Amino acid sequence: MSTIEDVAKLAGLSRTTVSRVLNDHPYVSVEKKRLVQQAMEHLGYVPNSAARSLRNQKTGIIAVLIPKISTPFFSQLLERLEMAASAKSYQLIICQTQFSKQKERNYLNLLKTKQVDGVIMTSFENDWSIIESYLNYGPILLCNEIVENAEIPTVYMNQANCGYIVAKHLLERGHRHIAYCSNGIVSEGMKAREQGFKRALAEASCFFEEKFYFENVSSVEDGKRIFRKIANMKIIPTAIFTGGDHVAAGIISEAKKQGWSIPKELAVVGFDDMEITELLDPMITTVIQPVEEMALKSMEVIYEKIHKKQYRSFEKYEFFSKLAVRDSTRMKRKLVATF
Amino acid sequence: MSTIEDVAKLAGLSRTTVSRVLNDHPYVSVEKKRLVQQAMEHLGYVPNSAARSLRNQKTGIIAVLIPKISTPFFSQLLERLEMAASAKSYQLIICQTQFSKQKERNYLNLLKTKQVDGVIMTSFENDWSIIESYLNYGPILLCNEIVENAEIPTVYMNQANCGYIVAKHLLERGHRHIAYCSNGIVSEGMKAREQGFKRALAEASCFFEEKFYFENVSSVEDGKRIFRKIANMKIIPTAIFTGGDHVAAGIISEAKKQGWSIPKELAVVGFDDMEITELLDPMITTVIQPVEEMALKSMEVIYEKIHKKQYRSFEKYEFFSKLAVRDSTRMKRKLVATF
DNA sequence: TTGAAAGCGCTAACAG
DNA sequence: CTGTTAGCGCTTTCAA
Repeated sequence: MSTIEDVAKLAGLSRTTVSRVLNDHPYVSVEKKRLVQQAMEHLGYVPNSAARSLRNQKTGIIAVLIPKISTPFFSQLLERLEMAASAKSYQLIICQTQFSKQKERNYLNLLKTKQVDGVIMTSFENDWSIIESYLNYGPILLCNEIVENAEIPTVYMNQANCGYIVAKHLLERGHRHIAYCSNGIVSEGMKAREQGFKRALAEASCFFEEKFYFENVSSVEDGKRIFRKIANMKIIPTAIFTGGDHVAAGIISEAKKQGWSIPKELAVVGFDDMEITELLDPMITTVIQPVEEMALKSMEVIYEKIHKKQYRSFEKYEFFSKLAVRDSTRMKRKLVATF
Repeated sequence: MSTIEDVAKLAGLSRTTVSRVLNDHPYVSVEKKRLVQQAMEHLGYVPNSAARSLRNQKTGIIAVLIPKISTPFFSQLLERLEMAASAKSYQLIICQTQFSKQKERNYLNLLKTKQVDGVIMTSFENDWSIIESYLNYGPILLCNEIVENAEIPTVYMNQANCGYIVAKHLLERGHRHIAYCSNGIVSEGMKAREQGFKRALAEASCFFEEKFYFENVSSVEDGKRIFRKIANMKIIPTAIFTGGDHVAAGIISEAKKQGWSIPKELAVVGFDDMEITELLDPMITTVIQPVEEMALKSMEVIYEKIHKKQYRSFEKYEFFSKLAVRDSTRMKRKLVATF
């Protein structure tokens, strides 16, 4: 393995000059530059990144903390983050917290040991007060969630708007009895989603019925369970916002089994735009998260923070979801709207 | 940011002693050890990893090259690799090749620049001769594929066995007219799969009909297309091995639309055990790949190579798939077997 | 059992 | 425009 010294010797120059060529510094004569480049090529020289990191106090690496990689949403986000990082010549170290406070803290230590220049978190397992203490060692950015008092740049999707447009969509299709599923996670975002949803109803003078509120619903099984509940109600909702494609799939699957017609008898809205939404029959109307935009913005902002060395800030970058309208809310027969 | 020097000063000892404590060396008196530890704690000292890497010529980082992260199989593999790495206190740098030769080479350069101790590849975009040249800089392991003449440790699934058990399963259920889909990828593995499949048929004295061989089939759309083709054949196969859950989903979806009954009129086998297999009706019989085992073995082997500094070898680690038998091949009515 | 000193490979004042 | 020199923070001889 050849070093900068070897190159210098072969080129008959000093290490400094070689370094200057390496870093595209001005003040190197064209002639010496060529000399250096020839020597580098001849030796197959490649700069050692550990030495550079040590000297520059920069690694060119960012850590991404994710609860579980194989979750479709996270794998999409990770994919986009990698692309964004790559475009900026950064490497990504991938850290799976598996929802563990301990693991999250361990990974945040990468900041302390200077193994990474910055950290992108996609959720908080520990309290803000814990996270905060790592801010002394480098920038942290929160992508995909929003935490009230967290004094770090945050990239997130406006959940209130999301709830709002879903409700609006269903209202426009004449639905007045709309059910809502919460996934049991208590977070700013989840609260906002619910509020946005209810606001749309209120604006349409549509009263939200508490009996149509389902809690702790997140899996296919939950969806099936919820459907059975619904099927047994005296007053049955005509539409449901499930908060998750899995739940939607479960509801539809159970509904079909019991001979219901979707969306005629029950319109269903999912969340996440997972693959299954286009595979099931009917295809599921779902919320598309702005994954790519959030990834790009996250990289842009963390990059800036790394270079500005000013890590605390309440800046928020907001993105909006889109609704992919598919068959599960597309009326084949006109619904009798209640005015 | 405090350094080892600061700790030494505060403890009234030398850097050497502090380093010894840090690395659990023998020959440090209990008393000095305590002193050092106190000083470290007091200063919130954490060793700088760039300095360590430079000095030790080891980074504790492994690069994983993957074509596309969000592909369900790869995200699962990545998840397992991360867990295995974490267990060995290694970090993973994630590299998306996006099927590009150029990107693959760029990422392999991480080995040259000593940014990583080793590389795990999950596919080859470049020829072996290219890849080989990077072997001078560190170990490379191939996980998930097998490349004939590649002189590196390889962890893979036995595709021949996979094709064999699928065919066997269908034969046992009385099928004699079985269709086969190739995904268009020309690789050792794909060839082996096909051969294993045909071998099982041959052993059952069942002649494989070339008209039941479909090429370049990999998406949902392909599946739908294939089904339409099948529906128009004079002699119709009673079962099909799709080589992919997407394809299977497409076939089933189109078949149902045309009023066919699955598996009664056509048994379908997928591949990958993706989420959809359990969500569709009927649930899809599919091949489960030994992801976790392959990930663990990969980490174990690359770890060993890193430490043995002997990178070339033809060693192969073989794993076997399992068949998840679900509704799409479960006969409700006995099929008339042709003898 | 401890410490002094050299050096991993690179970059950036500073001086010329 | 170019080179000398002094480290970045750590580990490891070697000597005591």
